[in-house]
Amino acid sequence: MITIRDVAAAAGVSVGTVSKVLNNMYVKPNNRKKVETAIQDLGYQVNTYAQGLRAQQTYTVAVIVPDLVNPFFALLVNYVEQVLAAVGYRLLVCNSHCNADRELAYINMAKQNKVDGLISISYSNMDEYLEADIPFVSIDRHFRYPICCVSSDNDMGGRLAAQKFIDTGCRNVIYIRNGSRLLGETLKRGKSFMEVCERAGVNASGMDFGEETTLTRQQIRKIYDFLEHSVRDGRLIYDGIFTSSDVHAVAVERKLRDMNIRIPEDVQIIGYDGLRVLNTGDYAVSSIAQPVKDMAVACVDALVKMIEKKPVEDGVILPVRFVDGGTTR
Amino acid sequence: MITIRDVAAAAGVSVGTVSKVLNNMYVKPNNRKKVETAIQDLGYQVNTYAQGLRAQQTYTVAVIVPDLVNPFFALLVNYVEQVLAAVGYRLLVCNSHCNADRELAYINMAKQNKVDGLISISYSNMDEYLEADIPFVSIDRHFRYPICCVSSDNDMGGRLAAQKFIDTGCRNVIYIRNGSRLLGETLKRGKSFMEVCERAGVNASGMDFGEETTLTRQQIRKIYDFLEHSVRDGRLIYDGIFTSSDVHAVAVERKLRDMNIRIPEDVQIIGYDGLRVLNTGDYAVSSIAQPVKDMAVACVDALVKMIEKKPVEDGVILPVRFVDGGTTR
DNA sequence: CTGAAAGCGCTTACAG
DNA sequence: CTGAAAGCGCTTACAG
Repeated sequence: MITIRDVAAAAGVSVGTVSKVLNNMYVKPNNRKKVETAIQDLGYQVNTYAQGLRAQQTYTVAVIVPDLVNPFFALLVNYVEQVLAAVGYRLLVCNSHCNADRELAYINMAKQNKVDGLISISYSNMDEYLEADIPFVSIDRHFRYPICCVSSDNDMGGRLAAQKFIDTGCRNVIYIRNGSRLLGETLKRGKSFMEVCERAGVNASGMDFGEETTLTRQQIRKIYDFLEHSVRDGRLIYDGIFTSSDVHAVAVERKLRDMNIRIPEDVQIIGYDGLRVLNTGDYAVSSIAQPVKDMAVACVDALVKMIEKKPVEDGVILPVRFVDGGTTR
Repeated sequence: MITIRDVAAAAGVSVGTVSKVLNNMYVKPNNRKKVETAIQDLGYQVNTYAQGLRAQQTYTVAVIVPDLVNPFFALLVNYVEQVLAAVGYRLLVCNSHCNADRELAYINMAKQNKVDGLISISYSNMDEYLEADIPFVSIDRHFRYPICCVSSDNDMGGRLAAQKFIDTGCRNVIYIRNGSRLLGETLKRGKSFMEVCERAGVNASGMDFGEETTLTRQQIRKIYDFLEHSVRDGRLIYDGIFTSSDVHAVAVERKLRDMNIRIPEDVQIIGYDGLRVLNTGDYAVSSIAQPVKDMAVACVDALVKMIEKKPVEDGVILPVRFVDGGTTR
């Protein structure tokens, strides 16, 4: 491996001078030139970990997501990496599988300066482990500390879904969700949905399938059971189903098709996220599309500011839009 | 930050002794106990980057993929991370966007011991930058150096697709692909497909939509155009379409539906990858399913062996299977 | 403007 | 068995 010492020797200057060239500090033009050629000739590149050990900075950021199986998380990580790379940071990915220990391990890495900051979609209770001074951006969730929280406009999302059902004449709708109740922001999806429906005289109920965050096979089975038991006189009692994610919506759609219920004629479905089939095809279902790229930009933007000790607003809410995926009229 | 020095002071021993406890070397039981309590009390954790600087190892591995938008890559990274975490490695994700410079940056990181090894799905010509001694596992691609290459059984995949078309009475089939021709392994998909078809007396042709690796909007348009021009007397001239990925197959399916061609009655479609809608629903199309989790395990297994200077076989080929996604009879 | 030296948090021969 | 010291590749006061 070629070190700064090799470059210094080749250029006939001290390591300090090489370091100054590396860090764009003033060096006599003549020396700078010699150093630059030496760097070229030797193919030298700084060891950023040694740099980090010294500067207590690693130019590495970690993103904590439950997994990359859910395309929403995969897309988010995709864009986060893209934006981070553009500003010179690397990305460590931690799939927490909603395991608090794994999340803690990364928080500890941050405390020890092994990563400069964290972006997290977390569902576990880690309030007490966070410290006010570690750069941390949360998605969809608020913490005790005034930590920057980036989210889509969940309130607006709920309203848009409600309005769609109202406009198309639904009379009895339901909101289906599951997942942690810790995520302050996402709870607004259902809340505003119900409020708007009720205000318009549409009967709206909610169904919570528990705290588990990923939609396991068992969870899906519960939803199936629920749908099977929601039939009266051969018809589904609901004519509009809004779900907390597209994955839920796809499961609902599949079950209803199996039950020979026509979509969108008999019942309409709206998911949340705005995912496309294989991320390139049509929208999987009608949905509230989150601006995932803008969310990634907002996260990175806030995090880098925090790393650089600049002031950061403590909440960013980005607009959503309704997208037609064929499961609405 | 709590360092090894703090622990040593608290335990009343030298830093060397603490280090030995950390590395499971022999320490007098009494001292070991004191160190362990000090570690507990202070909440100390080693700084792995300092460790790495010293040991020239970082316990960090990088995976280079074009992006995480294609669910196949996202799933692969998902499992790679999972398996790596289980053996104590972190994962740096590099979305190359098929940009050779980005790939090189990570190869250089490996050369400088900033990552211990690389797993790569690469489409650029980086043979010359690789060195025989950096731990490197390639997916679907062979290099000049005898680098470990993990792939699904592309040959078998092509045969399975061909056989399905043969068994269901197809008379005129086509293989549609695009992407780099550098990827030795994936070319076998089309090759064995054509061979098996021809041997069975089924007319088989191939259509290559160029070197670009991601299926851009323009690429999709070209495929659309091609399909539009493949109609004679109101019917598609092909009755079986095999594509190099599921993303291609989904595009083909959408276009054909728009053209009012019945699938699978008039034409059958088989993709490659075996992806499900939102990774949880039904198979997006009939397909040749890659054992993505096993591939991740094989990659990590080989890479860790290389890092530990153990011998590694230079090729791993994992079996595929046909999955029915409704686009075949 | 530049060089010599200290130190970031570790590990590992080397004494003792 | 353990401690003191050197050194991994850098940066940054501090002299000069």
